[in-house]
Amino acid sequence: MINRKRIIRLIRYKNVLKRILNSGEERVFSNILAELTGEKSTQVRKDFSLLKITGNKKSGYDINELIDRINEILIKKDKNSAIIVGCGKIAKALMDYQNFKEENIEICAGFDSNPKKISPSRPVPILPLEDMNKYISDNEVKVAILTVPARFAQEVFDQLKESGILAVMNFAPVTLKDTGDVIIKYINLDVELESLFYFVNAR
Amino acid sequence: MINRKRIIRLIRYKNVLKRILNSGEERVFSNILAELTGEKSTQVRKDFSLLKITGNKKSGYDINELIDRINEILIKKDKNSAIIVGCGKIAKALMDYQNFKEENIEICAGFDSNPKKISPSRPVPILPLEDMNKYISDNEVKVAILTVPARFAQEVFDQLKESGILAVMNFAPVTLKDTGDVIIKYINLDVELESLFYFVNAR
DNA sequence: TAGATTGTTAATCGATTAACAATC
DNA sequence: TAGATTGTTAATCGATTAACAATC
Repeated sequence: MINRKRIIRLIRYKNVLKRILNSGEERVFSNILAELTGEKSTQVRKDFSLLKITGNKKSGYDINELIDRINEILIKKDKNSAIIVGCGKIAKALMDYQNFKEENIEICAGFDSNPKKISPSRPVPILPLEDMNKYISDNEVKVAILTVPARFAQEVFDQLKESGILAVMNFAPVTLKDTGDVIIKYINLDVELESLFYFVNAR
Repeated sequence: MINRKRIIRLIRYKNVLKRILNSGEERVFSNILAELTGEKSTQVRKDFSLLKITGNKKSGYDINELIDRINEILIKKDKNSAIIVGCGKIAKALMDYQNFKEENIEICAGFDSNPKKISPSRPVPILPLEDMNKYISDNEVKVAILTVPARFAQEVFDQLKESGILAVMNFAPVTLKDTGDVIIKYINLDVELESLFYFVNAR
């Protein structure tokens, strides 16, 4: 199991490599890739070294080989489906987010407790919260995005866990108590933005 | 200048402390605060120690004092205004995001190059991209959120920098070239989500 | 006092980076 | 060959955590 930071870098390498490939290049040097991803070239080579990806001392690395190898490591399935719980504005923005498609990631359904928001005929259907548990087990969904109000987050999280969800991207501004081993990624845009103001004011 | 990770922790302490305060408590022990923020109690005490916040060996820390001291460090101004460039769905979701208000953060305007999206009468006005530079200098805005398509990101970033922006939260999936010292926080939800699928599949 | 908690030093841990030999 | 780049080891750096004395 590769650690989080390295996985994030690998995904970014891959995204940049695809772009370079589209521009017609077939090979790339570690220092170029480093520059385009904001890393040091030694970091790039170290990462590749650990993945048993080898380059050529004259012409650098083969881009297609890199992409294939990274995808191999990422163990991408044909379809990577996530559900989203709490269908406010952020949720709807994520449902329409185009970048997901490119990586074979799809948000397959949304859930909400408000009857007015239910709308099973949308491209991404929004279903009643009561149907969530059944949907998760029927469709073997493993990843969920949590965009419910803070006060409901823990309760919904517990349900998700109960239903078999293994990883959660949590936008609710609360620390989730997890007695098991669900992978949780916290996204707190307000905290991040507030920190930017600190650095601006502190300079 | 305090480093980023510590600032992020401080902001989270503060948010949790406010919640505890509302529930009627006036003092808190480091281990409680640690639990509620997902940190170790030694981390909490170490952070406080570096900020010259002292507790009481019998009754822990005074919550009001903690909040005041953290706010003092964060150098919060009365109004912390950010603009947002590229008014797609994510931008609109952020414009309505309630959590910002609580921290005296406001998104004061949006900008877009598409004439159809212009709408100066909204609660958060959406203005033409041409007016951005003038707006930034007139209102002394220092922070911007970048939600334009990837191919426009560098160009818009350069303009923002030119106009006096000092910190950028970038949602566009590209590494920005910055010859100066603008603070950049990258938010890449697709990368984060993709990494979750890795960990789920790799277990 | 006994027990619990703070405050701080020292140890640990892990990740990044520098240095450099190998080699194309 | 000379120059450039890879691949890897060793050094550095910084942050977290363990340990523990002080003390309420």
